[in-house]
Order: sequence, then structure tokens, then C-alpha cells
Amino acid sequence: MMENAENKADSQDFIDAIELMFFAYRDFTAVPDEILQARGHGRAHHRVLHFVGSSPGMSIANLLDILRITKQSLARVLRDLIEGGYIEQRIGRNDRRKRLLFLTEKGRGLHAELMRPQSERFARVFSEAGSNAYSQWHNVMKLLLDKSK
Amino acid sequence: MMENAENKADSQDFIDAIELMFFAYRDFTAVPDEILQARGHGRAHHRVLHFVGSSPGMSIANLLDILRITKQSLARVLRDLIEGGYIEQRIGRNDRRKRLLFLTEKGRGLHAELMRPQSERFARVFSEAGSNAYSQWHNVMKLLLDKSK
DNA sequence: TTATTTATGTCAATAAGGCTGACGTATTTT
DNA sequence: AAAATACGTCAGCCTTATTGACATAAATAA
Repeated sequence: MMENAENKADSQDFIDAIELMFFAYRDFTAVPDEILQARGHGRAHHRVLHFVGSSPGMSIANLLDILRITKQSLARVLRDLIEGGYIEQRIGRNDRRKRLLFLTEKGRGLHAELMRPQSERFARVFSEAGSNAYSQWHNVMKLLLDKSK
Repeated sequence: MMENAENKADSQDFIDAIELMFFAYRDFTAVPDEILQARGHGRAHHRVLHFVGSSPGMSIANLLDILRITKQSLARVLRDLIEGGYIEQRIGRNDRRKRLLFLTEKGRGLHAELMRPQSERFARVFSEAGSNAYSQWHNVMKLLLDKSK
């Protein structure tokens, strides 16, 4: 590893990085938030739709693990989505205690609508940033995660 | 190393990127959230401390612009921080309507305590990710921001 | 000088989305 | 048969956000 002072992130860079996390997340969630608000849902609904959409058949416990919220908090959002016809539950075949979650046709429609602006944003960003920008960015973001949990 | 011959981000990569934004932000804010909760504050207090700390002397309107919340929302948090002795207001010299915000000594202490785990996290990440990881990551994050606002 | 705009403060009501605690039920595991 | 697991639900509370209305002081425009 090069001890090149110019290339090395310093403490001002860390402050900038902290702020970038805030601004990027704020702007990134703004468009789906608006779409959802118009339908009477919120960001919490988006997250559930997203994870059920990208991992169909996940259990409640599985989803709680990902979201790191309590089952009481999830219950309210999930009830909205089930009553609204976006998500359906099916009893597990192997373990009949489990309620496996799936998007309905309507749910897939909303999920796609919410994902589109974010996918387009990333498509534009990675196209502007150059050919290997994705793998570099992805690598840093992965390292930011808590692996202990 | 090279799994993708074209090196171009595809739609599965965009889904991964969307999830990385969620997980990275969740994990990134978890440690300061715990520190603050133990003192009876929340994430909103952190944001105010952070921006006042890194731009001393900013006005209320300035801070509202950055946070994109209403003044009524800010008021509660700011009152906590002023009454708790973390932030002080000084009347603007040029424009006496403005209330310029500064951290007190106590505020700088808490600010540093909150920033430390996040700085250390970034220091570790960028050290593991290689010498030019910071500038690449930074570039992508900047492109993610809404420039229109 | 008077009128208006700007910067800020504050009161009241409301909502979303978290939390803890407690209890119930069905199902699986021991 | 007993215990653990997966889930549902009721009740109450907190933080952080919202909208709307109104007040005050200071700067700026007419």
C-alpha cells in the first residue's frame, strides 16, 4: 500500500463522507417518498415492498431481521399492504407456523413504479462515473456494513 | 476478480445498489443513535450538532435549507440543544434579525463523541478499500445528489 | 416615513413510524 | 406432555415530522 499523502483520506474527508451519507440518502429516498405519500403510504411501506419483492417467500421473522424493527411496528405497515392487496401471505409448507410473504400483481406494479426512479438514478450516475465506478462504490458500501449482525 | 466481462452495471446491480443504500445508512447511523438515546436525544439532534459543528455561525434559515424540515420541527430539537447547553445563539452583526448558531464547549464534546465512531468506520473502510477508493466513492455519492435543489 | 418583506419564535393539532409490555394461539420440537 | 417457536394483537408511549395561524423585531422598498 502506497503511503501517498495526496491519495489518502484525511479527517476532513471523513466529515465530508458523513455528510455525503446524509445528503445522498435524503435525496435518494425523496422521489419514492412522494409517490407513496400520494397513495397514503410511507417509507416503511416502501421498504417492505422492496424486500418482499426482491426475496419472494420470506417469513415475517426474516423480514424483521432485515428491517431491525419490532413485530408490532411491522404489523401496522404489513396490515396496510395486505388489506390494500399489495402483499399476500401463504402458510409455509414445511413449517405451517410461518407466514410467507409474496407480492401480488398489484404489489409488483407499485414495487416497479417505486424502483424505477432509483434504478434510473443509479443508471445515470454509474454511466457518468465511468466503467468501473459501480464495483468500486459497491466495495466501499459493503465494507461500511456491520458484519457482526 | 472480473466476473462481469463488460464491467457495466445491470439492473440486478441497481437493485443491489438500492439495498446497499438502505443497509449502509442503517448501520452507519446505529452507533451515534445509541449514544444519543442514552442521553435522551435522537437522530435529529445529531444532525443539528453535526451541521452547526462543521459550519459554525450558520443561521436558522441556512440550517432549515440543509435539513429540509420545517422550522417548527427544528424548533423543538434546537430548544433541547440550547437548554442543554450544547448550542448557543448569537445575534448577527450585519443582520440583527439572524440568530447565528455555534457549538458550546459541551456541544463540541458531544459532537466529537458522535463523530468518532463514524470517522473511524470510514477510516477503516477506506484503508481496506485501497488508496483511491475515497475519491471514487465520493464521486459517485456526489452524483447521487439532487443538484436542482 | 410608512409599508412590506424577511428572519425567527411559538401555539395547536395531527400523522407516521418507531418502541415496550403483555397476552393469545397454532405449530413444532424436545 | 411440556417447552420453544412463529406469529398476531391490544394498549400506551415517544420522537420526529407535518400544516396552519399568528407574533415580533429588523431590514428594505416605496
